[in-house]
Amino acid sequence: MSTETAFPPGRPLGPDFFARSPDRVAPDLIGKVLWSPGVGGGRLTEVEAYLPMDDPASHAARGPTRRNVAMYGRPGTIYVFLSYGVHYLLNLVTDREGVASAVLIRAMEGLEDGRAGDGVSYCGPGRLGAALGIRPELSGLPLGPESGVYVIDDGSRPRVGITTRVGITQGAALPLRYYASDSACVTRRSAIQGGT
DNA sequence: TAAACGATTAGCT
DNA sequence: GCTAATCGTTTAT
Repeated sequence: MSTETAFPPGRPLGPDFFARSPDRVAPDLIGKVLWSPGVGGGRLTEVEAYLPMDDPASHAARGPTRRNVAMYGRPGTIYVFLSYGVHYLLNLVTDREGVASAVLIRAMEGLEDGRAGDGVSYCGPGRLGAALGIRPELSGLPLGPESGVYVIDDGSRPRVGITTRVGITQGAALPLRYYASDSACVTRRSAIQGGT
């Protein structure tokens, strides 16, 4: 991961961008630059939406708990949780405050033009979290200076594909995973064509 | 208080 | 393709 500290070109996304339903926000996140000062970043290639209603896979499906409280926060809030006791996964909270929804950030492609990152891709939510130094203390903080995590729109508009989510048992049939069609940095590519 | 369970990944067959 | 690693959260006694 690069130690580049220069802010990448483009417009940092704030609460306005995230103040929509997660299935609307998620496809728009593909191609955006996820970046942290002094750490690096990359272009998002795969995300998943977790809905506020009728989504049994959401951590908030059974109401607020100690863990998922950040999902009820303002749009643009960070939600981090420990997966399998091993990996810290990064989510971005969407929709209005009080409505529990989020987008799981699953993969990013390192930039190769020196603007951010080092050209190395991080495919898979656990790897991505480790690469960005995602910690549980970030949960509940907003994107921006407080968390040191930024999402930047640099005008890139990649073609976006839609398929089913990964690693869940309930709500597994819902098409809520969004990915960059032309990227190799997408997990479980085999699940996309056949569908099983 | 106890037990079960993951929004995963690496390593081995 | 299959499984161990690993630990905080959740759910059940």
